[in-house]
Amino acid sequence: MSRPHSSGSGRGTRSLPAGQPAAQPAVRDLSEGMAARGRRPTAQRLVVLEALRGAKRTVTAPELFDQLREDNPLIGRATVFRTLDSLVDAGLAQRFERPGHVYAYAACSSAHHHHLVCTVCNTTIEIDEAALGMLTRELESRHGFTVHHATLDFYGLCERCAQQESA
Amino acid sequence: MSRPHSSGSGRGTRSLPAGQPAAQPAVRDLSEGMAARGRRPTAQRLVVLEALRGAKRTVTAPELFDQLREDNPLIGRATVFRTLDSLVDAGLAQRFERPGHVYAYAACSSAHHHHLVCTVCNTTIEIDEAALGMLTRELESRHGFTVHHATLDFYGLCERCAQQESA
DNA sequence: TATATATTGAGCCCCAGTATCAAATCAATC
DNA sequence: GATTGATTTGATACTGGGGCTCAATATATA
Ligand SMILES: [Zn+2]
Ligand SMILES: [Zn+2]
Ligand SMILES: [Zn+2]
Ligand SMILES: [Zn+2]
Repeated sequence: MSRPHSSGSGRGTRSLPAGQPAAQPAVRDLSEGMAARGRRPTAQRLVVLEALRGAKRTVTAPELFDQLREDNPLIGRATVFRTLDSLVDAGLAQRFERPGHVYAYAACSSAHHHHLVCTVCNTTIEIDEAALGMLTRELESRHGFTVHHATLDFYGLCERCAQQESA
Repeated sequence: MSRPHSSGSGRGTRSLPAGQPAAQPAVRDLSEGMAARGRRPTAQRLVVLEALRGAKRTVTAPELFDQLREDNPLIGRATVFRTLDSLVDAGLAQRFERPGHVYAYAACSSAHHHHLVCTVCNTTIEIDEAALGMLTRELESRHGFTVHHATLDFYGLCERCAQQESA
């Protein structure tokens, strides 16, 4: 919530505030995640990742932007939006949908992932979901969570597009 | 694709083009779906549903609007957007996300539904997904589909919010 | 330290999605 | 079939999430 302000100065990327208790290896996770994509672990990206992890809930990009500005007035709007996508891409965060066409992000260690949806022609194939019943019930008792509804969708290539791909 | 234009006239709701081969009981499904929600099965809603079913793939709202205009220049932009949400609400369609923050719809007979996400406080709890491996493999062989990635998220109430709810 | 590459952020723009509200339709009742 | 009240439609205007541009700046590598 209230990290000592670093002596902000100039523009562009600044050195990290330097002095976090390093509760979780966010720095390491970021370095590895970015390296795997040929990206750089910048101070801004770290700030965003830590904010996400601290939130422990889904946060919208605008929400996060406003929150980060408080301690870091220099951070750019575009940077926050771009970073969120980068984190998702690196498997360090995930995107969710809230009712009313609102989208939010949450930190997540491992990527998670109903329908078959072709990413090339967008063809959809409905799938059988019988297998989920048991899983749902177990989750409810294990986490004390009340499941109202869930989404399960598979993304990939339909048979036809897979062939064209290899041609 | 090319249905005979009904003699368009005036504004507002018109009577249906009247003359479809009625391949699938789209009319009936719509009636039932809307009735269950206290809504009316209008001509526009039927056109949208049939277009969705005919597409057999996910379609964005703007895409669908442009497509529908061709045969029905009178249909309103807002109507298409609203109708899509209505169909999802009635369980006759579902919403999907495409890469790049693009959202699309597809007709679907039964609602489908990884993470636990509280719809009140948005708290998230990561869940174990080991059970999905088998399901994924079976789907791939059954449909000739190549799964690249999938999303599975549960929505509902966390323990705390469930208590407050009942208070 | 010098050089190449990647990232940042301020400003501007686009468009998906929504609010508004009068005209039009439907359902129900007389 | 005319009347009336609840819904829906659609033309229009608006909003804001999110992307683009590009000069300034930081990181990586030699
Ligand atoms: Zn559902
Ligand atoms: Zn395909
Ligand atoms: Zn994935
Ligand atoms: Zn909760």
